[in-house]
Amino acid sequence: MSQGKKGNFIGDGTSFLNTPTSPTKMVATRFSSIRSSISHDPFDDDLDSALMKIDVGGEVKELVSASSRSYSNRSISSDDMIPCGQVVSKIDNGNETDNDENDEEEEDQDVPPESSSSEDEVSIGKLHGFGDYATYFQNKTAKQQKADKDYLEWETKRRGGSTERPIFSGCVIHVNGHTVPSINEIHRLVILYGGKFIHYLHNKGAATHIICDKLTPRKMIQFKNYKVVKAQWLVDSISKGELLDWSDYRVIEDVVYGQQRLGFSKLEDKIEEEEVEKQVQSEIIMPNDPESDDEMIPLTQSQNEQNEEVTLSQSGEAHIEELNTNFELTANRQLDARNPDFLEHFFAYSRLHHLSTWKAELRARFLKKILNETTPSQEKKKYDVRVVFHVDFDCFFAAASALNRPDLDINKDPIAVSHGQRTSDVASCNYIARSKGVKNGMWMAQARKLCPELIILDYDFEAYERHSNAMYDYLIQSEIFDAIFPVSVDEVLLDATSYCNANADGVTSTVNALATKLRSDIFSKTSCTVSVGASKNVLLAKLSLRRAKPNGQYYLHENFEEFLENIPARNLPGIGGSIVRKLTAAIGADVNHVPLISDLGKLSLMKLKSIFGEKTGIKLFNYARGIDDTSIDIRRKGDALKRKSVSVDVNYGIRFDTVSQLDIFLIDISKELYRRLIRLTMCGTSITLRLARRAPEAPIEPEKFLGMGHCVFANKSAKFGVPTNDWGIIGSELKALYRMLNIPVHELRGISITMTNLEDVENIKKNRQMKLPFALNTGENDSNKLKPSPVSSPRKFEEENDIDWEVFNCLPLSIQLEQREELLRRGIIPPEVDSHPQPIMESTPTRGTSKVYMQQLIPKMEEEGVSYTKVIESPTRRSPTKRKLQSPSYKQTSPSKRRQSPIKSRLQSPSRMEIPRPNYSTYDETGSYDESVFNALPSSVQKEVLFTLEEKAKNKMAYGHHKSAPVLDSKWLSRKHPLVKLPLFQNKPTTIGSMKSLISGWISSSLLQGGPHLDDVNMMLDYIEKLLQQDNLLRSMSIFQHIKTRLFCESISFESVGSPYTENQDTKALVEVGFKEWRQIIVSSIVPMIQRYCIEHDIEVDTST
DNA sequence: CCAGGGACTCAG
DNA sequence: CATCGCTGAGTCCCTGG
Ligand SMILES: Nc1ccn([C@H]2C[C@H](O)[C@@H](COP(=O)(O)OP(=O)(O)OP(=O)(O)O)O2)c(=O)n1
Repeated sequence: MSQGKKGNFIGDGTSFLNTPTSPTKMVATRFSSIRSSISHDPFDDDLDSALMKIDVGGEVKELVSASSRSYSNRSISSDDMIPCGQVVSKIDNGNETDNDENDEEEEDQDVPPESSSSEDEVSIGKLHGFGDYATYFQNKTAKQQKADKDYLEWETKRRGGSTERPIFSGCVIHVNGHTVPSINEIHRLVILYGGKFIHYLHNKGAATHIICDKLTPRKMIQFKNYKVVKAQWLVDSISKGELLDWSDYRVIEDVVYGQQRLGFSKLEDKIEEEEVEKQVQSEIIMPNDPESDDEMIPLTQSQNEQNEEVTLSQSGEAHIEELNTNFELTANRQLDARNPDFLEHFFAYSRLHHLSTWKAELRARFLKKILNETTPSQEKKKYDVRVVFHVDFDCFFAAASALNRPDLDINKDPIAVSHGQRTSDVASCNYIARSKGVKNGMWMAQARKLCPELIILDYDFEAYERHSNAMYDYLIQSEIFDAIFPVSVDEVLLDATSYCNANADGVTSTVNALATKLRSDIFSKTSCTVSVGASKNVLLAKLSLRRAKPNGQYYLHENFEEFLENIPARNLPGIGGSIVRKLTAAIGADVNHVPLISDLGKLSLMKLKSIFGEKTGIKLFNYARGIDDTSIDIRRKGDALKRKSVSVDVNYGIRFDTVSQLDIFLIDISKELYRRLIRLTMCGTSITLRLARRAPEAPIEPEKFLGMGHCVFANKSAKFGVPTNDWGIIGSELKALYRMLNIPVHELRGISITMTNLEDVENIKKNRQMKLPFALNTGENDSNKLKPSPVSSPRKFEEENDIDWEVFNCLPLSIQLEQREELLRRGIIPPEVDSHPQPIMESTPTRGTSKVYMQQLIPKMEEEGVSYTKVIESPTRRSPTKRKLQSPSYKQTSPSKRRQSPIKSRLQSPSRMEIPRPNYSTYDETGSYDESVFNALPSSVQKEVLFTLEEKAKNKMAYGHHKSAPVLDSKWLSRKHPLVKLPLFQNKPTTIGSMKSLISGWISSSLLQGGPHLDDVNMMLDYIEKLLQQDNLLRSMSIFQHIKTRLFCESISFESVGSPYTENQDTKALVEVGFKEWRQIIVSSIVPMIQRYCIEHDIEVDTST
């Protein structure tokens, strides 16, 4: 559970950038080479040779400066363009020392842990987080030991001569796989405490210890002669100050990616269950983790998973079959979403996930910083010239990753960062590669075609984060700027109006000097170059930045029109492919024509508005004239920066064979969403499920390994009625939503879930109403964090006949849900569920589903290639943007595309499922419901309950109290969703017996939920209809009779004294509703259907109820 | 007319 | 072996009250 617990680079020891675990294989060697001080200035004009000599620990090493000249000989004519590579070392040093004290005092919480020992720093110079580490050029393996020695000396000097105990003296340590702490940190610690560190295991026996938190079976064999220990061994040894016995930290077996965790596969391993259990436990409760109490999710989760295991292994032959399948797949490393550890692994490797996470964290951080500011922002003086800076690292990933390879020259070798060779994306490529036509986002196959000698580097997410933090820390502590607005991990907007206007040298020269200084300072802290664009607004600053790149600066303050006219419109912010296409069409140009800003300027405001809409039209009109009033002041943006949604998207590795596999995954992403919501202390009221389905014409397997290929999208959303963040509730809802979308599991290629209508838990607490399920922990402790209550024993509930719902509702939601399931299972809430064996066990008894679906119960049919009568699809078939990569011409550009949708959508059922929340007091019968129980139900169930109540109320109003059999109206009918066509059962080896037992189970469970699910009812009605169409009246009647019989039996059981049904008033009420629902179905749907058939065929049957 | 929400677009 | 195609915001436009 280390995900999201790393990256203490900034702040009061708590994580700032919540970086997902980064895999070791791409982690940089931070300390492989050392330089004791920054003695050169890379921007020195004299560095024409682009080479400089630096003394590295007595050894002369050639380094390439980052002078922009080696990039290209591009010339910029503007007077304001400062030639790249100015000497600014004086500013650099002076400023740094000046700001140090301020920094220490005022921004105390921003001091990274690494630099906490301030006296040490005085003697050696300021440590800016990781900035100084980053200035060490990385070395090759051969130089490793030397570099380590240098580091030790440097560190010793930094600490004023004191050294740590050589605990690891004599130890040669190698790290394998992902560890906590990271490989870099372990490396540093090993060196610091007298050990040796090796990166590669070239010769057998070279290492004395291998540190490894997780071990794949293959590695297990490979390392069997080594002392393989957990990273904790190192941590504990250091904290104890002595070398601890390694065997106490032996890595025996752990849940690893690529290894099945289901009980079945564990039988194969000769490992004692207890041992594993213990290790799992120790992983869950991490006392050293400063945030561990903020997240006891792992505990809940793990327990659930264990539960799942148990239920799985008990659930009969169907699952053994599935287990076998899994096991086989596992044997050759299952890399898709069927793997239980897929999600964690995927996010650890996903660059886009990292980018998004970083961005969100940065936003939150700066927003919080503003909110915490006690001093009200001084009213700013009005200056004539607004000055906005846009700062961006040059080819960020490529530059940062290249630092791990001292043998490469970012200015000479074509470099790209990517995971693979062929269909893998180029995340970032340097300017050499770009000169060959390689672009960010391009596939490797194409990139290599354009540039065969392209050098591919691994990602190093930790390094990116480090450099980013170094930059932001620096910008904050400089206290130059009126506003700092983070755009992304490598990009920032700055307002330097006050500083530049106040300076006596004049605005222009001050801006240029400041830009130079920024570039120099940031380079010295990160060894990565940044470019700076500056102008009077955000738009122009951005365009200037583009002009400045790479490794340059540009201040645009005059001749704006001239500057703008020849820039492609595409370069404007917010103008993407779609708008450009419309624009091209509007100016009547050829498709291949690149529309320029000057082209845009020719269009009237009216015209622009009519093509692009009100806001976009105005924006484009202004952009064409260099006008932009976007604010970058977080203070003024205020609410605009407040989060409006939280989502988890996975459009990679989505491959399922069965619905139960999908259900497990849906629970997994629900848990992920829950974790994110908890971190944000937020709840939401709406959930949206977005599914990507393989497009009909797309091949089963797309070109990209485990990619999504060409897909069609479908969305469906639901409201919870009350805010929640509980993964159980979310998971149940998602399962329900999936079933409504009618997409066969094996066609799925992508899954996204989004929580909206967010509310802060604190706010909810403040003005909470009665019994809101999230109103936990309202204790006096003003804890900011949502701390779930300790798990209480299920036994407590088992022994109570009457459940105290008050107590129940004070439990964390996930526990509530667990308990609820437990109660269900033990027959306390729904005593019947257990006594009736669940029919047809294809569906996994996954937790959280409190609704039994017939669809779920008979999915076998669905998977056997059944045709569909109607399938809900997204009214608008959106072609995913990614398609552009594969077939640029795919996207339809017809501007009328959208206008069609109204008609279409009218023909189709609404894709949003409304769950009405009527005023309870309106209906007296609702008084018998405990709202807290109601609230805890999945909304799909709530919907049913409310609907029944509403109908009842309506009928009551219309016909008075005595009207007993409410009629179905058109509204009810219109609520029907198109359904999957049922397979013809008689062609299958389905017996009427199995059909009956299925129905029995369905009826008994549905009663406890206030009636059957609408979809299931429709399924059944469809089925009966089909039977009748085939003149199979016998079977229709048989089903009808069976339903009647079952309901009769249930009602007897219900009314008998002491029945578990009547144990609880709420259950009783729900069951009553359930009976009425069923009655309604029989009277209004089944009977008329059969009667109609009989009349048509002149048959007489008994349809009395 | 307005609020709410789905679809689409964009950016790094 | 592949490979890690996320995620939040803004805008347009429709719908329902
Ligand atoms: N399709 C993309 C675009 C960007 N990135 C990542 C890698 C980039 O290094 C980083 C920053 O993106 P930029 O657009 O700023 O591009 P670069 O920094 O690579 O180049 P430059 O800013 O010099 O144009 O985001 C990515 O993974 N995939």
